Amino acid sequence: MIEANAPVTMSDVARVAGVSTATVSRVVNGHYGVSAGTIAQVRTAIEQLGYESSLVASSLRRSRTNVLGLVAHSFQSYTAEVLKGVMKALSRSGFDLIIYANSDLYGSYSEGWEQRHLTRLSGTLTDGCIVVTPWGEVRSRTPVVAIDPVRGSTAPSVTADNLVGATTAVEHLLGLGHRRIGFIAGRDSLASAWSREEGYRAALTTAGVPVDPTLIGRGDFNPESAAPLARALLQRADPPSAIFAASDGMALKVLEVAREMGLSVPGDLSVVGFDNIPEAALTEPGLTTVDQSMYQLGYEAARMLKSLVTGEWDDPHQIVLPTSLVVRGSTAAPTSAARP
Amino acid sequence: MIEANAPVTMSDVARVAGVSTATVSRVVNGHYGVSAGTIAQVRTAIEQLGYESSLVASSLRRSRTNVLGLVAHSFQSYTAEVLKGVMKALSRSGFDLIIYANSDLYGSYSEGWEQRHLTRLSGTLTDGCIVVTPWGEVRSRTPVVAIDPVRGSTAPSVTADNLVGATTAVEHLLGLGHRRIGFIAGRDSLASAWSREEGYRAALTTAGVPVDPTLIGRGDFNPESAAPLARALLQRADPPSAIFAASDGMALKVLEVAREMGLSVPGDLSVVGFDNIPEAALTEPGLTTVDQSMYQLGYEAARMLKSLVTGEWDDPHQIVLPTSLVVRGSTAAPTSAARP
DNA sequence: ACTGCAATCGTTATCGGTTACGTTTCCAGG
DNA sequence: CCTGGAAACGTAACCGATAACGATTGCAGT
Repeated sequence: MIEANAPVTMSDVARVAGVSTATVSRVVNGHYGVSAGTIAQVRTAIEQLGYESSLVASSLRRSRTNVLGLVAHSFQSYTAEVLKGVMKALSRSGFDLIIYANSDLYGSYSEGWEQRHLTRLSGTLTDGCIVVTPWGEVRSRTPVVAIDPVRGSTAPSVTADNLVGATTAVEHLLGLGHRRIGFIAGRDSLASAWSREEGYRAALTTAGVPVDPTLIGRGDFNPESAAPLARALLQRADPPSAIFAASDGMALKVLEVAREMGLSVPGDLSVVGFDNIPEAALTEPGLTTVDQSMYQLGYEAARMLKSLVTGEWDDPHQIVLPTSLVVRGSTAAPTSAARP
Repeated sequence: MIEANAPVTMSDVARVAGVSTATVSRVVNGHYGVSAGTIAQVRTAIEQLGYESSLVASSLRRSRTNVLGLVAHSFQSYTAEVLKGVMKALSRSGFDLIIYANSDLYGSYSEGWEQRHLTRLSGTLTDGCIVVTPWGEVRSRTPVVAIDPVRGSTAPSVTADNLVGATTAVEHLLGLGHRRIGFIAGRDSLASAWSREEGYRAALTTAGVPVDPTLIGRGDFNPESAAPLARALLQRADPPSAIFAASDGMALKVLEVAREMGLSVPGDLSVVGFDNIPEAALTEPGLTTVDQSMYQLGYEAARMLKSLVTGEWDDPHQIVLPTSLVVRGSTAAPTSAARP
């Protein structure tokens, strides 16, 4: 079953072919300075032994590996969608991709995970990295592109137009007649979380609705963090008639809590999310949300990283992609009972 | 933007701490034989320099890395779902995950990709690997678990009950009154493709419907491969009233072709898929399909691999997971017009 | 025949970290 | 005061591959 055959190394090939490892290396990498006859010998030996060069060993010595890295904290729908876009951008580009994901999600070592992973890979293994929703700034020997960067970062990044997206979402609720709109915020350090909150405030203010701080719950994008916050909002004597959550994961949690509490959506409560993950379309009712094309985020990030690595780049280093509101069944006009 | 600060190596730490690299290594790995005072010095130096050990370098020498690998040919919804399950199983297990994906999907070098990737990683970087839908047998120094293995493989694997799943799907169509049922097969070398075809044949035979070989198209699970096959089937003088595709990706392509040809689904044509990828629920009409919980496949594969790597395992090495039929809008009774 | 240059190939240092082994230090026991 | 042995630490080989460099050979031009 588990064959314990020793790995075939370059020196094995060299021995069989009757040449030095240097020559084998030159043949493998298609370098100049090997006679046709020797090339044939080496190729035969490689074929015969089933030799494959070790990524690890070669990356240790080489500067370029033609491998890009992606590090992510957790691996939910969001990251999966991003990944599809990244793969698309890298398709037939000559760059392979290595994704590094740690197993301690939501675990003990949280702060600095991206730096840890990055240095582990970026030491020699990858030519550059994409970091998905970093929690802090990172330093690296090789180029790094952040998807959904930290607030105030000036490093290369790709992000959605969170401000406009959130504003549109809240305007949608206002347009339906909602006035008491709860908000569940995301992880504070992220630019996206901050912009979405700004959008929420801006839309209310523009509409002349005062912002009630007690209607704002502080989550961290982790769905679990939304449950107690939603419960707190909905158990009030004067509950909001709508809740805008800064991510779909959290919004879906709100739906769950509402169901538990016997509230009907959108009858008793309207819910809006942000992201448009695939699951948002599958719930009953479907979740109204802001689409930010995570696929596109991944695609653009990979494209940018490729350019940074190869050294040809002139576009701006901070890309902002448009968003669009997707209206589904989770939002409706508030019932009269819900109004003051 | 791109800081070109030289990476901090172990010898840097050693120099600052005034000890040898050997001692630093011992401290980092918590080995025996270092005085408390020296440990403190080294730790201080590590802290001060922000040192992180290089996965590449250490894996080259060490046998265990506590990193598991996953290699996949392409990266579509199927793989993404599997990945979520894998991550869940590895959560807080002490194993990190490295995913290796090549950029040449559907590209020039097809045959043997899994072996190539595997040897590149398995050389030293990972303690074991999961291979998603391998195209052939693989050999490796470290344990390998296949998800959706090749036909006839006796290596550790996790797969869905494709035979029963396919049988149920075709029985569903038969139950609706369909008699001319087309089939678009998957990649022949895979056990799953073979079982699904077997299920198709078995269901027809049991129902007393003769198997018409001209109604069987040979695809390869790649959605693109299904388009010409579907067109050929539907342009016949005597087209089938239903098509069962061996994967959702191909089934969705059938829907696309039907739309192009002006056929209504399920009015003129019923379509059934296999996999239940998220997209299957999003089309209009929704795709009737066989759910095989790719999440569960990933979860079980990771669990098995963990056990193989740590050497504690007693369960059978070949796991088969149940499937279930998910009926959506793409299937209905055939209209009289479609009957002979 | 000699020079000059390019082609060809082996030797060796190197990447960063691990570990077998050897050396030094230090203390307890005789 | 000497010895034994363990603890503490350094040295150097090593993992697999690459690349700078040097050495050798071949060949054309004069």
